[in-house]
Amino acid sequence: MKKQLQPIDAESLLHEHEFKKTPLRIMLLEVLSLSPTPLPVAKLIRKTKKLAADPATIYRALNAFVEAGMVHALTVDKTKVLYELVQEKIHNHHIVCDTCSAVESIPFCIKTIDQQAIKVSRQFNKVHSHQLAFVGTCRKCIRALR
Amino acid sequence: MKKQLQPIDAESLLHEHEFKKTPLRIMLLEVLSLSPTPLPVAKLIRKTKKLAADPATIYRALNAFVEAGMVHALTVDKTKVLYELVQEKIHNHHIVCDTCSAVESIPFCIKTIDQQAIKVSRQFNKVHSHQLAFVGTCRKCIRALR
DNA sequence: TACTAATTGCAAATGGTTTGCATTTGTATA
DNA sequence: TATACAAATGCAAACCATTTGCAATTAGTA
Repeated sequence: MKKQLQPIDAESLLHEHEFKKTPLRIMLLEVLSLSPTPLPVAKLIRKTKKLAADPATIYRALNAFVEAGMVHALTVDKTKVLYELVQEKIHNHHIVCDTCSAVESIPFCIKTIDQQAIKVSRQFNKVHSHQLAFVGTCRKCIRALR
Repeated sequence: MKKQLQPIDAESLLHEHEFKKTPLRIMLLEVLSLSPTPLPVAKLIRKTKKLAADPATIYRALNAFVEAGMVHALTVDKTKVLYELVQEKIHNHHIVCDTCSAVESIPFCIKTIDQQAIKVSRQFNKVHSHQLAFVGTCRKCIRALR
């Protein structure tokens, strides 16, 4: 039930999507693939600081990845954008802590809800995907509140 | 099955939450209550232009409403924040057009999924709520694409 | 090895949102 | 109804994450 955290073959993935292979892009994809949670840009900058890449370059890489469908940009609250590698066969939903904003990925999916959505909507007759996020309080915060 | 669009009693709602009753706040709540879809700030500014309120004041009012739990701030994509009035008894989910970003509210809810989330998460033992958004293509865009 | 287009770094611009502060307004109280 | 005080507002400035322009560098291909 736990998400497998195998580092992906970043170079192949880049090649597959016709991206040039650069140290930053490789490291970004590897960091994303090894993270059990979606990551904000700030954390990606920290995790790639070895390369001292310009933030602009990191933003450009991430936007390109999202555009290519390799990475999913997820917004759990107003401001924070989180990035996560798109892994086929793992359709993630998320659970967000309402106290510390921690995000955890949940590798489970209710297949039938897409169909239900179609039934209740008049304006849409085709549903491609859905995003489901749960809001709760994580154990750490519950403990801290005691 | 269609969401009822009755204008709420904005003045009572403000009083209930110990907010002072000002023209802008009343109009904001009324506009929100009459909208079948969650609204971005830009649209709220347009819809209240009669009052010529400063954007800063509108942001302050919305943030206060969200903090008080009267309004729900919803982010469907990276940048756009949409505001919708919290109506008891109507737990909305949403469907978003991947072409024009139109958002429609869906007054339906699968009660059981909160429980399922708990079962698959080790870090969270309490789920307060969930947000579900569907992504599809609306009829208008499908027509336009032909 | 040389060529070409893509990628990067740097600095500046962008734009939505927030903040500080003086003024105005709403509301509770006398 | 008048008074008083905290709350709300307008304005301008600050903020800050993200984007953009451009020149220099780098990766892929022959």
